[in-house]
Amino acid sequence: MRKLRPDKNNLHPARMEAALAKPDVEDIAERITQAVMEHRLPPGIKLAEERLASAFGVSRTKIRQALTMLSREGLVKLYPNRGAFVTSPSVQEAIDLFATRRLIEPEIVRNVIARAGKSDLKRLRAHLAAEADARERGDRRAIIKLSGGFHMLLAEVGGNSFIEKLMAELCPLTCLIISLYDAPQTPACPENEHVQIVEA
Amino acid sequence: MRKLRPDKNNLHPARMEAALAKPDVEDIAERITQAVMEHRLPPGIKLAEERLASAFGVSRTKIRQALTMLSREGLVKLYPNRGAFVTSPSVQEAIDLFATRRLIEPEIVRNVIARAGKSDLKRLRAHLAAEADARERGDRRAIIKLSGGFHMLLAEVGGNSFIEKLMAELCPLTCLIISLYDAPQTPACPENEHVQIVEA
DNA sequence: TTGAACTACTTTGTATCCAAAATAGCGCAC
DNA sequence: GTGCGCTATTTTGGATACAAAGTAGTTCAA
Repeated sequence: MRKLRPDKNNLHPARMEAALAKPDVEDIAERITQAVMEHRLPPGIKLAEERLASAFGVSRTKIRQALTMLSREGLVKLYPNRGAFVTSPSVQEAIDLFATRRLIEPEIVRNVIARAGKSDLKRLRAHLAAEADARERGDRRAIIKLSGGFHMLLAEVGGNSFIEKLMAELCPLTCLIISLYDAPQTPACPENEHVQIVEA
Repeated sequence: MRKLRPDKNNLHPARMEAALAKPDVEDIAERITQAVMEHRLPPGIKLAEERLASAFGVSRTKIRQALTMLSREGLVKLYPNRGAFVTSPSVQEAIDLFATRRLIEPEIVRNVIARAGKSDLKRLRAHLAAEADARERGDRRAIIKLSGGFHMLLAEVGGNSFIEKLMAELCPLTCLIISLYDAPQTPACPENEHVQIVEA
Protein backbone atom coordinates (compact mmCIF):
# COMPACT_ATOMS: atom_id res chain seq x y z
CA MET A 1 0.00 0.00 0.00
CA ARG A 2 1.32 3.34 -0.94
CA LYS A 3 1.83 6.07 1.56
CA LEU A 4 -0.68 8.68 0.58
CA ARG A 5 0.19 11.60 2.76
CA PRO A 6 3.34 12.48 4.62
CA ASP A 7 2.92 11.88 8.31
CA LYS A 8 3.62 15.01 10.24
CA ASN A 9 3.20 13.39 13.61
CA ASN A 10 6.61 11.82 13.83
CA LEU A 11 8.89 14.44 12.47
CA HIS A 12 12.22 15.39 13.85
CA PRO A 13 11.81 18.52 15.98
CA ALA A 14 14.09 20.44 13.67
CA ARG A 15 11.72 19.70 10.83
CA MET A 16 8.70 20.67 12.85
CA GLU A 17 9.14 24.31 12.11
CA ALA A 18 9.09 23.72 8.39
CA ALA A 19 5.98 21.61 8.77
CA LEU A 20 4.25 24.34 10.72
CA ALA A 21 5.28 26.85 8.12
CA LYS A 22 3.05 25.15 5.57
CA PRO A 23 0.04 23.89 7.47
CA ASP A 24 -2.41 21.98 5.33
CA VAL A 25 -6.12 22.58 5.38
CA GLU A 26 -6.77 19.97 8.05
CA ASP A 27 -4.18 21.48 10.34
CA ILE A 28 -5.84 24.85 10.04
CA ALA A 29 -9.28 23.44 10.77
CA GLU A 30 -7.80 21.53 13.69
CA ARG A 31 -6.13 24.57 15.17
CA ILE A 32 -9.26 26.68 14.84
CA THR A 33 -11.19 23.92 16.56
CA GLN A 34 -8.64 23.83 19.36
CA ALA A 35 -8.88 27.58 19.75
CA VAL A 36 -12.64 27.31 20.08
CA MET A 37 -12.35 24.54 22.65
CA GLU A 38 -9.93 26.58 24.70
CA HIS A 39 -12.35 29.51 24.64
CA ARG A 40 -9.88 31.64 22.76
CA LEU A 41 -12.50 32.09 20.05
CA PRO A 42 -15.82 32.89 21.71
CA PRO A 43 -19.16 32.00 20.10
CA GLY A 44 -20.30 34.50 17.51
CA ILE A 45 -16.89 35.96 16.76
CA LYS A 46 -16.11 36.72 13.18
CA LEU A 47 -13.41 34.74 11.44
CA ALA A 48 -12.13 37.12 8.79
CA GLU A 49 -10.34 35.32 6.01
CA GLU A 50 -7.46 37.70 5.53
CA ARG A 51 -6.78 37.77 9.24
CA LEU A 52 -6.60 34.01 9.48
CA ALA A 53 -4.58 33.83 6.29
CA SER A 54 -1.83 36.01 7.64
CA ALA A 55 -2.02 34.34 11.05
CA PHE A 56 -1.37 30.96 9.48
CA GLY A 57 0.95 32.27 6.82
CA VAL A 58 -1.10 30.95 3.92
CA SER A 59 -3.35 32.47 1.33
CA ARG A 60 -7.09 32.83 1.67
CA THR A 61 -7.65 29.81 -0.52
CA LYS A 62 -6.72 27.34 2.19
CA ILE A 63 -8.52 29.34 4.85
CA ARG A 64 -11.70 29.20 2.84
CA GLN A 65 -11.42 25.45 2.48
CA ALA A 66 -10.89 25.08 6.20
CA LEU A 67 -13.88 27.30 6.92
CA THR A 68 -16.03 25.35 4.50
CA MET A 69 -15.10 22.16 6.32
CA LEU A 70 -15.79 23.65 9.72
CA SER A 71 -19.13 24.97 8.56
CA ARG A 72 -20.13 21.52 7.44
CA GLU A 73 -19.19 20.27 10.89
CA GLY A 74 -21.32 22.96 12.43
CA LEU A 75 -18.55 24.69 14.33
CA VAL A 76 -18.76 27.84 12.22
CA LYS A 77 -21.60 29.37 10.30
CA LEU A 78 -21.13 30.94 6.88
CA TYR A 79 -23.27 33.88 5.87
CA PRO A 80 -22.98 34.67 2.16
CA ASN A 81 -21.04 37.82 1.41
CA ARG A 82 -20.64 38.44 5.13
CA GLY A 83 -18.18 35.86 6.23
CA ALA A 84 -17.64 33.09 8.75
CA PHE A 85 -18.59 33.23 12.42
CA VAL A 86 -18.04 30.82 15.25
CA THR A 87 -21.36 29.12 15.89
CA SER A 88 -23.41 30.47 18.73
CA PRO A 89 -25.63 27.52 19.59
CA SER A 90 -29.25 28.21 20.41
CA VAL A 91 -30.94 26.76 23.46
CA GLN A 92 -32.63 24.21 21.24
CA GLU A 93 -29.29 23.17 19.81
CA ALA A 94 -27.90 22.80 23.31
CA ILE A 95 -30.80 20.55 24.23
CA ASP A 96 -30.35 18.51 21.06
CA LEU A 97 -26.65 18.22 21.67
CA PHE A 98 -26.96 16.88 25.18
CA ALA A 99 -29.72 14.52 24.09
CA THR A 100 -27.41 13.20 21.41
CA ARG A 101 -24.54 12.77 23.81
CA ARG A 102 -26.80 10.99 26.26
CA LEU A 103 -27.67 8.65 23.43
CA ILE A 104 -24.23 7.88 22.10
CA GLU A 105 -21.98 7.97 25.14
CA PRO A 106 -23.54 4.96 26.85
CA GLU A 107 -23.14 3.15 23.56
CA ILE A 108 -19.49 4.15 23.47
CA VAL A 109 -18.95 2.86 26.98
CA ARG A 110 -20.67 -0.42 26.11
CA ASN A 111 -18.38 -0.79 23.12
CA VAL A 112 -15.33 0.05 25.16
CA ILE A 113 -16.20 -2.57 27.74
CA ALA A 114 -16.75 -5.12 25.02
CA ARG A 115 -13.69 -4.35 22.96
CA ALA A 116 -11.00 -2.74 25.08
CA GLY A 117 -7.72 -4.62 25.26
CA LYS A 118 -4.88 -4.20 27.68
CA SER A 119 -3.17 -1.48 25.69
CA ASP A 120 -6.42 0.45 25.45
CA LEU A 121 -6.87 0.37 29.19
CA LYS A 122 -3.32 1.49 29.59
CA ARG A 123 -3.94 4.47 27.37
CA LEU A 124 -7.12 5.35 29.21
CA ARG A 125 -5.39 5.16 32.55
CA ALA A 126 -2.48 7.21 31.30
CA HIS A 127 -4.93 9.81 30.13
CA LEU A 128 -6.69 9.93 33.47
CA ALA A 129 -3.34 10.33 35.17
CA ALA A 130 -2.46 13.25 32.94
CA GLU A 131 -5.85 14.76 33.62
CA ALA A 132 -5.47 14.40 37.37
CA ASP A 133 -2.05 15.94 37.10
CA ALA A 134 -3.35 18.95 35.19
CA ARG A 135 -6.12 19.37 37.73
CA GLU A 136 -3.50 19.26 40.47
CA ARG A 137 -1.47 21.99 38.77
CA GLY A 138 -4.58 24.04 38.09
CA ASP A 139 -3.64 24.27 34.42
CA ARG A 140 -7.00 25.36 33.08
CA ARG A 141 -6.17 25.04 29.42
CA ALA A 142 -4.72 21.57 29.84
CA ILE A 143 -7.74 20.48 31.84
CA ILE A 144 -10.13 21.52 29.10
CA LYS A 145 -8.06 19.89 26.40
CA LEU A 146 -7.61 16.67 28.32
CA SER A 147 -11.20 16.48 29.44
CA GLY A 148 -12.43 16.65 25.87
CA GLY A 149 -9.62 14.35 24.87
CA PHE A 150 -10.81 11.69 27.25
CA HIS A 151 -14.19 11.50 25.58
CA MET A 152 -12.51 11.36 22.21
CA LEU A 153 -10.21 8.62 23.40
CA LEU A 154 -13.16 6.63 24.68
CA ALA A 155 -14.90 7.07 21.34
CA GLU A 156 -11.78 5.90 19.55
CA VAL A 157 -11.43 2.80 21.70
CA GLY A 158 -15.13 2.18 21.22
CA GLY A 159 -14.23 1.41 17.63
CA ASN A 160 -17.18 2.87 15.75
CA SER A 161 -15.81 5.41 13.30
CA PHE A 162 -19.11 7.20 12.77
CA ILE A 163 -19.73 7.65 16.44
CA GLU A 164 -16.15 8.79 16.83
CA LYS A 165 -16.59 11.37 14.13
CA LEU A 166 -19.82 12.55 15.67
CA MET A 167 -18.13 12.97 19.04
CA ALA A 168 -15.39 14.96 17.32
CA GLU A 169 -18.08 17.39 16.21
CA LEU A 170 -20.04 17.46 19.44
CA CYS A 171 -17.07 18.08 21.73
CA PRO A 172 -16.19 21.54 20.45
CA LEU A 173 -19.85 22.50 20.34
CA THR A 174 -20.17 21.40 23.95
CA CYS A 175 -17.38 23.79 24.81
CA LEU A 176 -19.25 26.61 23.09
CA ILE A 177 -22.42 25.81 24.95
CA ILE A 178 -20.62 25.69 28.26
CA SER A 179 -19.09 29.09 27.66
CA LEU A 180 -22.47 30.48 26.63
CA TYR A 181 -24.88 29.09 29.17
CA ASP A 182 -22.81 27.67 31.92
CA ALA A 183 -20.09 30.15 32.62
CA PRO A 184 -19.00 28.83 36.01
CA GLN A 185 -16.39 26.19 35.66
CA THR A 186 -18.19 22.87 35.40
CA PRO A 187 -16.22 19.83 36.47
CA ALA A 188 -17.69 17.97 33.52
CA CYS A 189 -17.27 14.39 34.62
CA PRO A 190 -14.93 13.53 37.46
CA GLU A 191 -16.32 10.11 38.22
CA ASN A 192 -15.61 8.52 34.88
CA GLU A 193 -12.72 6.77 36.42
CA HIS A 194 -15.18 4.37 37.94
CA VAL A 195 -16.04 3.10 34.51
CA GLN A 196 -12.59 1.74 34.14
CA ILE A 197 -12.42 0.10 37.48
CA VAL A 198 -15.54 -1.70 36.40
CA GLU A 199 -13.87 -3.20 33.40
CA ALA A 200 -10.52 -3.83 34.99
CA MET B 1 -34.13 39.71 10.87
CA ARG B 2 -32.47 40.13 7.56
CA LYS B 3 -32.81 37.60 4.83
CA LEU B 4 -29.38 36.10 4.55
CA ARG B 5 -29.55 33.96 1.50
CA PRO B 6 -31.96 33.96 -1.41
CA ASP B 7 -34.30 31.06 -1.15
CA LYS B 8 -34.21 28.99 -4.27
CA ASN B 9 -36.93 26.65 -3.16
CA ASN B 10 -39.85 28.83 -4.06
CA LEU B 11 -38.87 30.33 -7.32
CA HIS B 12 -41.07 30.83 -10.29
CA PRO B 13 -40.43 28.03 -12.79
CA ALA B 14 -39.27 30.53 -15.36
CA ARG B 15 -36.56 31.63 -12.95
CA MET B 16 -35.54 28.11 -12.16
CA GLU B 17 -33.37 27.88 -15.21
CA ALA B 18 -31.39 30.92 -14.21
CA ALA B 19 -30.98 29.50 -10.72
CA LEU B 20 -29.69 26.26 -12.13
CA ALA B 21 -27.31 28.12 -14.37
CA LYS B 22 -25.39 29.32 -11.32
CA PRO B 23 -25.57 26.53 -8.79
CA ASP B 24 -23.97 27.40 -5.52
CA VAL B 25 -21.61 25.10 -3.68
CA GLU B 26 -24.34 23.46 -1.64
CA ASP B 27 -26.36 22.70 -4.74
CA ILE B 28 -23.39 20.99 -6.29
CA ALA B 29 -22.72 18.90 -3.20
CA GLU B 30 -26.40 18.05 -3.05
CA ARG B 31 -26.54 16.94 -6.66
CA ILE B 32 -23.44 14.81 -6.30
CA THR B 33 -24.98 13.22 -3.23
CA GLN B 34 -28.16 12.50 -5.15
CA ALA B 35 -26.17 10.96 -7.96
CA VAL B 36 -24.45 8.67 -5.47
CA MET B 37 -27.74 7.67 -3.88
CA GLU B 38 -29.22 6.83 -7.25
CA HIS B 39 -26.20 4.65 -8.02
CA ARG B 40 -25.22 6.84 -10.91
CA LEU B 41 -21.83 7.32 -9.26
CA PRO B 42 -20.58 3.95 -8.07
CA PRO B 43 -18.25 3.58 -5.09
CA GLY B 44 -14.62 4.20 -5.94
CA ILE B 45 -15.22 6.23 -9.05
CA LYS B 46 -13.00 9.22 -9.59
CA LEU B 47 -14.52 12.67 -9.48
CA ALA B 48 -12.25 14.72 -11.71
CA GLU B 49 -12.55 18.41 -11.01
CA GLU B 50 -12.50 19.65 -14.59
CA ARG B 51 -15.12 17.14 -15.59
CA LEU B 52 -17.50 18.19 -12.83
CA ALA B 53 -16.74 21.85 -13.48
CA SER B 54 -17.87 21.68 -17.07
CA ALA B 55 -20.81 19.44 -16.14
CA PHE B 56 -22.10 22.05 -13.71
CA GLY B 57 -21.00 25.02 -15.76
CA VAL B 58 -18.82 26.52 -13.06
CA SER B 59 -15.12 26.81 -12.48
CA ARG B 60 -13.05 24.32 -10.51
CA THR B 61 -13.05 26.59 -7.50
CA LYS B 62 -16.63 25.78 -6.54
CA ILE B 63 -16.20 22.13 -7.36
CA ARG B 64 -13.27 21.91 -5.00
CA GLN B 65 -15.26 23.48 -2.23
CA ALA B 66 -18.08 21.05 -2.81
CA LEU B 67 -15.64 18.15 -2.77
CA THR B 68 -14.02 19.27 0.48
CA MET B 69 -17.47 19.46 2.02
CA LEU B 70 -18.38 16.00 0.81
CA SER B 71 -15.08 14.64 2.04
CA ARG B 72 -15.77 15.97 5.51
CA GLU B 73 -19.11 14.21 5.37
CA GLY B 74 -17.38 11.01 4.37
CA LEU B 75 -19.12 10.58 1.04
CA VAL B 76 -15.95 11.15 -0.94
CA LYS B 77 -12.34 10.57 -0.08
CA LEU B 78 -9.61 13.00 -1.07
CA TYR B 79 -6.16 11.70 -1.84
CA PRO B 80 -3.57 14.48 -2.05
CA ASN B 81 -2.41 15.19 -5.57
CA ARG B 82 -4.58 12.36 -6.85
CA GLY B 83 -8.06 13.67 -6.57
CA ALA B 84 -11.47 12.87 -5.18
CA PHE B 85 -13.13 9.47 -5.25
CA VAL B 86 -16.53 8.32 -4.15
CA THR B 87 -16.03 6.47 -0.88
CA SER B 88 -15.89 2.73 -1.08
CA PRO B 89 -16.84 1.69 2.45
CA SER B 90 -14.95 -1.18 4.01
CA VAL B 91 -16.70 -4.06 5.70
CA GLN B 92 -15.82 -2.54 9.04
CA GLU B 93 -17.38 0.74 8.02
CA ALA B 94 -20.51 -1.08 6.92
CA ILE B 95 -20.72 -2.75 10.32
CA ASP B 96 -20.17 0.56 12.09
CA LEU B 97 -22.75 2.25 9.95
CA PHE B 98 -25.48 -0.25 10.66
CA ALA B 99 -24.60 -0.26 14.33
CA THR B 100 -24.97 3.50 14.34
CA ARG B 101 -28.28 3.38 12.54
CA ARG B 102 -29.52 0.75 14.94
CA LEU B 103 -28.62 3.13 17.72
CA ILE B 104 -30.14 6.32 16.39
CA GLU B 105 -33.20 5.18 14.47
CA PRO B 106 -35.07 3.87 17.51
CA GLU B 107 -34.29 7.20 19.16
CA ILE B 108 -35.69 9.01 16.15
CA VAL B 109 -38.87 6.96 16.30
CA ARG B 110 -39.21 7.64 20.02
CA ASN B 111 -38.85 11.35 19.34
CA VAL B 112 -41.33 11.23 16.50
CA ILE B 113 -43.88 9.50 18.68
CA ALA B 114 -43.35 12.05 21.41
CA ARG B 115 -43.35 15.13 19.22
CA ALA B 116 -45.23 14.53 16.00
CA GLY B 117 -48.21 16.77 15.42
CA LYS B 118 -51.02 16.38 12.96
CA SER B 119 -49.23 18.08 10.10
CA ASP B 120 -46.20 15.87 10.64
CA LEU B 121 -48.30 12.75 10.45
CA LYS B 122 -49.89 14.09 7.33
CA ARG B 123 -46.51 14.57 5.72
CA LEU B 124 -45.38 11.11 6.73
CA ARG B 125 -48.48 9.54 5.32
CA ALA B 126 -48.19 11.53 2.11
CA HIS B 127 -44.65 10.31 1.79
CA LEU B 128 -45.65 6.71 2.29
CA ALA B 129 -48.34 7.12 -0.34
CA ALA B 130 -45.80 8.47 -2.81
CA GLU B 131 -43.51 5.61 -1.98
CA ALA B 132 -46.22 3.01 -2.49
CA ASP B 133 -47.09 4.67 -5.76
CA ALA B 134 -43.50 4.54 -6.99
CA ARG B 135 -43.29 0.90 -5.97
CA GLU B 136 -46.47 0.27 -7.92
CA ARG B 137 -45.03 1.88 -11.02
CA GLY B 138 -41.73 0.08 -10.58
CA ASP B 139 -39.88 3.36 -10.78
CA ARG B 140 -36.59 2.21 -9.34
CA ARG B 141 -34.99 5.62 -9.06
CA ALA B 142 -38.00 7.13 -7.35
CA ILE B 143 -38.16 4.22 -4.94
CA ILE B 144 -34.57 4.73 -3.86
CA LYS B 145 -34.97 8.45 -3.49
CA LEU B 146 -38.22 8.16 -1.57
CA SER B 147 -37.01 5.36 0.63
CA GLY B 148 -34.06 7.40 1.79
CA GLY B 149 -36.28 10.41 1.96
CA PHE B 150 -38.59 8.69 4.40
CA HIS B 151 -35.79 8.17 6.89
CA MET B 152 -34.73 11.76 6.46
CA LEU B 153 -38.27 12.93 6.99
CA LEU B 154 -38.54 10.88 10.15
CA ALA B 155 -35.28 12.36 11.39
CA GLU B 156 -36.57 15.84 10.64
CA VAL B 157 -39.82 15.28 12.48
CA GLY B 158 -37.82 13.78 15.32
CA GLY B 159 -36.55 17.28 15.90
CA ASN B 160 -32.94 16.67 16.88
CA SER B 161 -30.79 18.58 14.44
CA PHE B 162 -27.62 16.62 15.18
CA ILE B 163 -29.29 13.29 14.66
CA GLU B 164 -30.88 14.65 11.52
CA LYS B 165 -27.51 15.74 10.20
CA LEU B 166 -26.02 12.38 11.04
CA MET B 167 -28.78 10.61 9.17
CA ALA B 168 -28.14 12.89 6.20
CA GLU B 169 -24.61 11.53 6.14
CA LEU B 170 -25.46 7.92 6.80
CA CYS B 171 -28.18 7.63 4.15
CA PRO B 172 -25.94 8.10 1.12
CA LEU B 173 -23.32 5.84 2.65
CA THR B 174 -25.96 3.19 3.16
CA CYS B 175 -26.72 3.39 -0.54
CA LEU B 176 -23.04 2.84 -1.31
CA ILE B 177 -22.88 -0.14 0.99
CA ILE B 178 -25.97 -1.67 -0.54
CA SER B 179 -24.54 -1.36 -4.01
CA LEU B 180 -21.26 -2.86 -2.83
CA TYR B 181 -22.24 -5.75 -0.66
CA ASP B 182 -25.88 -6.32 -1.23
CA ALA B 183 -26.43 -6.14 -4.93
CA PRO B 184 -29.83 -7.83 -5.05
CA GLN B 185 -32.57 -5.31 -4.55
CA THR B 186 -33.25 -5.11 -0.85
CA PRO B 187 -36.68 -3.95 0.15
CA ALA B 188 -35.08 -1.88 2.88
CA CYS B 189 -37.99 -1.42 5.22
CA PRO B 190 -41.51 -2.11 4.04
CA GLU B 191 -43.05 -2.41 7.45
CA ASN B 192 -42.28 1.07 8.66
CA GLU B 193 -45.84 1.98 8.04
CA HIS B 194 -46.68 0.13 11.20
CA VAL B 195 -44.82 2.71 13.16
CA GLN B 196 -47.32 5.30 12.17
CA ILE B 197 -50.33 3.23 12.88
CA VAL B 198 -48.93 2.90 16.35
CA GLU B 199 -48.85 6.60 16.90
CA ALA B 200 -52.08 7.36 15.15
C1' DT C 1 -28.72 65.29 18.52
C1' DT C 2 -30.49 61.97 15.64
C1' DG C 3 -31.10 59.85 11.31
C1' DA C 4 -30.74 59.19 6.45
C1' DA C 5 -27.99 59.17 2.20
C1' DC C 6 -23.83 59.11 -0.14
C1' DT C 7 -19.01 57.84 -0.66
C1' DA C 8 -14.78 55.38 0.42
C1' DC C 9 -12.95 51.34 2.11
C1' DT C 10 -12.87 46.60 3.40
C1' DT C 11 -14.09 41.87 2.77
C1' DT C 12 -15.97 38.13 0.33
C1' DG C 13 -16.84 35.39 -4.13
C1' DT C 14 -15.07 33.49 -8.20
C1' DA C 15 -12.21 32.78 -12.12
C1' DT C 16 -7.76 32.41 -13.95
C1' DC C 17 -3.02 31.37 -13.90
C1' DC C 18 1.19 28.88 -12.85
C1' DA C 19 3.86 25.35 -10.46
C1' DA C 20 4.14 20.65 -8.85
C1' DA C 21 2.67 16.06 -8.79
C1' DA C 22 0.77 12.12 -10.93
C1' DT C 23 -0.72 9.52 -14.89
C1' DA C 24 -0.28 7.77 -19.41
C1' DG C 25 2.10 6.80 -23.55
C1' DC C 26 6.14 5.32 -25.81
C1' DG C 27 10.48 3.20 -26.66
C1' DC C 28 13.94 0.11 -25.42
C1' DA C 29 16.16 -3.70 -23.37
C1' DC C 30 15.78 -8.32 -21.91
C1' DG D 1 5.87 -10.58 -25.08
C1' DT D 2 6.93 -8.46 -20.70
C1' DG D 3 8.78 -5.16 -17.79
C1' DC D 4 11.40 -1.04 -16.85
C1' DG D 5 12.46 3.85 -17.47
C1' DC D 6 11.93 8.05 -19.79
C1' DT D 7 9.17 11.93 -21.68
C1' DA D 8 4.70 14.24 -22.63
C1' DT D 9 0.25 15.24 -21.05
C1' DT D 10 -3.14 15.71 -17.79
C1' DT D 11 -4.71 16.93 -13.22
C1' DT D 12 -4.35 18.77 -8.86
C1' DG D 13 -2.62 22.46 -5.40
C1' DG D 14 -2.39 27.02 -4.32
C1' DA D 15 -1.85 32.03 -4.97
C1' DT D 16 -3.26 36.02 -7.26
C1' DA D 17 -6.31 39.26 -9.40
C1' DC D 18 -10.55 41.30 -10.16
C1' DA D 19 -15.58 41.94 -9.56
C1' DA D 20 -19.42 42.26 -6.35
C1' DA D 21 -21.30 42.84 -1.94
C1' DG D 22 -21.10 44.67 2.54
C1' DT D 23 -19.46 47.90 6.15
C1' DA D 24 -18.11 52.09 8.02
C1' DG D 25 -17.40 56.86 8.05
C1' DT D 26 -18.86 61.48 6.84
C1' DT D 27 -21.89 65.03 5.56
C1' DC D 28 -26.11 67.26 5.54
C1' DA D 29 -30.78 68.03 6.76
C1' DA D 30 -34.61 67.87 9.94
